[in-house]
Amino acid sequence: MARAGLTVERVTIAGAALADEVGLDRVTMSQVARRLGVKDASLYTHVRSLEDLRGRIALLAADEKTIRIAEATAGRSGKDALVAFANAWREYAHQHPGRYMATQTPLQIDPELAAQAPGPRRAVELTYGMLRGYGLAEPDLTDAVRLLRSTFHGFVALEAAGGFAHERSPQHSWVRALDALHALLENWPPLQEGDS
Amino acid sequence: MARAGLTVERVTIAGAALADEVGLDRVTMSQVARRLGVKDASLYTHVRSLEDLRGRIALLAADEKTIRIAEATAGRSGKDALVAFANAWREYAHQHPGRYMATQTPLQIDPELAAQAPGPRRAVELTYGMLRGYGLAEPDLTDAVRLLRSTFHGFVALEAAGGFAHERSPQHSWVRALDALHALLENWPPLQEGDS
DNA sequence: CTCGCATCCTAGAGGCTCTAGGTATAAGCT
DNA sequence: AGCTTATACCTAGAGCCTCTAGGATGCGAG
Repeated sequence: MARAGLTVERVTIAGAALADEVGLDRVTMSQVARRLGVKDASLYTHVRSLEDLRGRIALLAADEKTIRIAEATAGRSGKDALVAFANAWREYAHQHPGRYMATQTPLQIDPELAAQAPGPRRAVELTYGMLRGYGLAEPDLTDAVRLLRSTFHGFVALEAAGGFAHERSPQHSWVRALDALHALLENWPPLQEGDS
Repeated sequence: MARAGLTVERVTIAGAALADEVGLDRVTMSQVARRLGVKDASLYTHVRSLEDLRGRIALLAADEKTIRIAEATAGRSGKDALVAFANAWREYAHQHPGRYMATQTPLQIDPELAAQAPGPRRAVELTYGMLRGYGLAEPDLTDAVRLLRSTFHGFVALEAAGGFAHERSPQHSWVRALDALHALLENWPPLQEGDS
């Protein structure tokens, strides 16, 4: 029989596509194998386990998201950069819900594999670069980065979980949240007493 | 044989406990049944499916979290209330990681069941009550509520996923994030041009 | 005491993950 | 071209999972 020409990458991409279509927790070895026209046992040549596959999907998503953000923020600064960064993040989550959800799992991934992924380091650089214009210094810079990441992630996660079901459109709240974060970054509060 | 005296509530609580101990995606009908000293088929008298059980765990968690927040914020206002609210949220997520993760799933729950749960409405009231002191009016109030929820949820979700692995302690960033949100609420930006 | 019913059981179909071991194809060597 | 070797893919199967169907039994109501 003709070989299917599988690789780790093709298996991961098939899994990621399936995750976006039917939801991450419906991604099974059997389904991925079926989609690739192969028996499920064959996948274990390329991927250690289902958990390994999910980890690889998460890494793929992180890389893709970082690339989108890099493209969106290139040549921008200040509020322009903030808005482009945030919108690229949110749009990636909307377009690839299954992939995005994979990034939320406490990934039990092979540390060696994670280390060779370009995503994380690049993402950190991008975020710090975006904040350059606001004139923050460490440790405020780290705190601001974490606040932004929390808000972006939290917003799209709640959106995906149906947390904003009612009344006002999420889009309006999103735009206003970006206004608010921009204002906050321009006027970052000094250390309070009791902050330890 | 003696009856086990199961109820929907006991099954849900057993599932929730299991989720906290071994992780939400290791919660299976079989494991829950084993823990209750019962055959797995017996659970289907009380719970429609595994997905149904997960939805009930999510609802339980939402209610419990709301109660904790209510207790923590009672009699407080201003920044005190904000900090108490946020800390209660985060502590609940830390103490009950499995339950908390259940609340993140796009819950396909029986709408009738969801409607009778006191959590959501109560949670909304609490959040608006906490913001009363900041003098915001609609629609800014809704936007502010969503921003706060996004940030709180995003922070603990990233924390749980190992997103803050390095350098500075998450606790410091958390305290500073609350400082920042307080400052932001006291100085909520007016509508910008281009906000549509 | 007995009737009715909800609760718990056994049995089993079908899907899933993953391992062990076999077959055959593509690539490399002469 | 023929031969060899590595490996991509296969079959078979163990074991766990969800969920349904139908039977038995303990408990409350009369």
